Amino acid sequence: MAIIAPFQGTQVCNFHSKRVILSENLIGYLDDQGNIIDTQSAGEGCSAAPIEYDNSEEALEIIRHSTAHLMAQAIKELYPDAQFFVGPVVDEGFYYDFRVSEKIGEEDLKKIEKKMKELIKKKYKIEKYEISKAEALEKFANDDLKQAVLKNIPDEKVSIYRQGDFEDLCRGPHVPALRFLNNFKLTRVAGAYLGGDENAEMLTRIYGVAFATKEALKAYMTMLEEAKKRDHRKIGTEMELFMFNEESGAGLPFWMPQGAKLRHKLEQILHKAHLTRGYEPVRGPEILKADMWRTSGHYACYGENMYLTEIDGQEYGIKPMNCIGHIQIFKQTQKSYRDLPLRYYEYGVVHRHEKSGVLHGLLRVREFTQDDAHIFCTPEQIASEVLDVVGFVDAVMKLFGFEYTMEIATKPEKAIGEDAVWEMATAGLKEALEGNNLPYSIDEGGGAFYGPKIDIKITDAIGRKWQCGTIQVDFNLPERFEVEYVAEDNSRKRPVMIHRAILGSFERFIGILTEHYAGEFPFFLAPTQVIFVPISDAHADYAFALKKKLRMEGIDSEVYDKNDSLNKRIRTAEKKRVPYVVIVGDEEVANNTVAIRNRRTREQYNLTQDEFMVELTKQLTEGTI
RNA sequence: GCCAGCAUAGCUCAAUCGGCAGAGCAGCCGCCUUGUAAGCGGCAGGUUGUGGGUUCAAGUCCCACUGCUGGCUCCA
Repeated sequence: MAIIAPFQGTQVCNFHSKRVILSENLIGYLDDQGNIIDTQSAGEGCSAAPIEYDNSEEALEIIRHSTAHLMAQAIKELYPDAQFFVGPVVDEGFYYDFRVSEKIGEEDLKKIEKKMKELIKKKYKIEKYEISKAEALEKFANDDLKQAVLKNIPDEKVSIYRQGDFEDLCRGPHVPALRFLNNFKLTRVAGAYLGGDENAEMLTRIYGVAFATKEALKAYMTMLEEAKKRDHRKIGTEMELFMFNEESGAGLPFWMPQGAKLRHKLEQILHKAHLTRGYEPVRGPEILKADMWRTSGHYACYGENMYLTEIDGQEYGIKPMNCIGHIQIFKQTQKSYRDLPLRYYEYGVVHRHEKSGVLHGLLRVREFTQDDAHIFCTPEQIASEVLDVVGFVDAVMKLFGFEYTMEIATKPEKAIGEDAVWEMATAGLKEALEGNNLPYSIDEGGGAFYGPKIDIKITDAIGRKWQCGTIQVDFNLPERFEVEYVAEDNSRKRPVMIHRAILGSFERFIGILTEHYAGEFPFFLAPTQVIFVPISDAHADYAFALKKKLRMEGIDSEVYDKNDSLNKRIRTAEKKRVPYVVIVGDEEVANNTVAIRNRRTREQYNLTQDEFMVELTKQLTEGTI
């Protein structure tokens, strides 16, 4: 997308002299602070850089905001009792929250779109006027939603935008007239709590997208369709990776043989990587006495998400996190400063009672396995340990070619621990990211009450961001469980705990991996890595011998010797998203070779068995970090 | 949990106004013995998510539950 060139002093005159010429496509200005000023607010002789009608970020922001208003106007005409709350611009589009007595479903969106198009034909200008806040409170006296909006506005003056007989309290910016709104689509209807408060009333929200050109809108819709094709739920069913079962319960995934093979390979890669980095494997029980969860604070803070049960009259809780187990193991034997940092890791199965409405394929489930580790260290060791973890994260993300973002969440208002330790920990997190030349953003006050953290977020096929890895510094649990080590001066000291996960969970990560690769996993991950197609029954033995040979190297293969035509079996093999399809017939059997088919080019080449094995084992080692 | 929808064979979908549940793919059996993306023939597959109700008659209408989808809230 074109970004408007930064404002240059010498261009002022040019802009001014061209303004009449530009005005056909002029929809606003960008000042040198990066603020967008619409034409209604700019007045005569505006010296800021003009924003023309196109697909630039700034232009789209104006267009989308106005499209939201146009939608509101259409809704108001179709549902006269509708009352409007807020209608902001979001990624790719906009939404508007409103209250209406009638039920609005997906099929009503077309009707609203049609009304929007009718309104455009009326060629309304969008006009702005200002009134005092007191006047606004008076004007919207009968509209409690507008009263709620006004309550959040600190300014003494508020602006109203009007198009035809529709007007709305709004800060802008808006396009000068409805004629600029042509390429939009209403995408979905949803419910949204007033002000995001779960206890508040639920309003109706309609989402839409808007662009400056027909092509951009079409490209976006095509992108959505493509993303749908690689939805991990669809591919997971097609490839028989995983399943859910209504009778067994929501959010409880089953791993079918193909999925279990894939997952096992991922586990093995990570297992080796942990050992290389000096982690020790441990394993805690799945269920612990509720008193443990009271001590940890989970019972009080996280209790409603926990599954609790009773055994012989005692209350137990199924673990939602693995920390407690690791702490018990640490405490089992006396530790010296020489033992630190001590890194325990576990593929920990956890259960969390997620609300039914949030479950989403493998990306949000009620039982999942974390690649969890807890590093016990001194406060001085935080920086170097975090540096190491961040390097680990980066290696994993690079292996799969993931784009990811990191966010440091700092001390919240309600927090425990001394400021000096918080500062040291937060500085440690920042140093680690800067030391790895990794960009990050700061979530001020977003840390846990027990320490600051770094969250790692990956983007899925349709641009949704999912938190995967997390690195959390914790001063709280060591205190609560009285964890100690013997220091150099023979005194007892309290270690710091770093909680960290890199994938986050195998479930979520595999879900995202599936969409990322559209099911075409790299060789070292693919559940079936090679499919052999013997030309006739006579060549099946040769194929099975090869399969056995690959098995010895830890490579999964299948032989397609079904009672089908050769072409059919090749077609079936090609559709399996397998890295190698290998055909064997008289020629290959006679020469001890294989005929490899390149799936994309449909070209083929021959290798000797030895060359083939070298090629495959080489590709296996690419999955090393 | 809340708002709006959806649920027919393993998968993708059809069934007019409430009037005999159907197709393709996958599966199984047989013929064919194949040189690079669907050879031919046959068989089987269903209490239409579950439970109730209205009706002479329900896949279709109504209610509840379960599960799923898109959001809200939350989160690995």
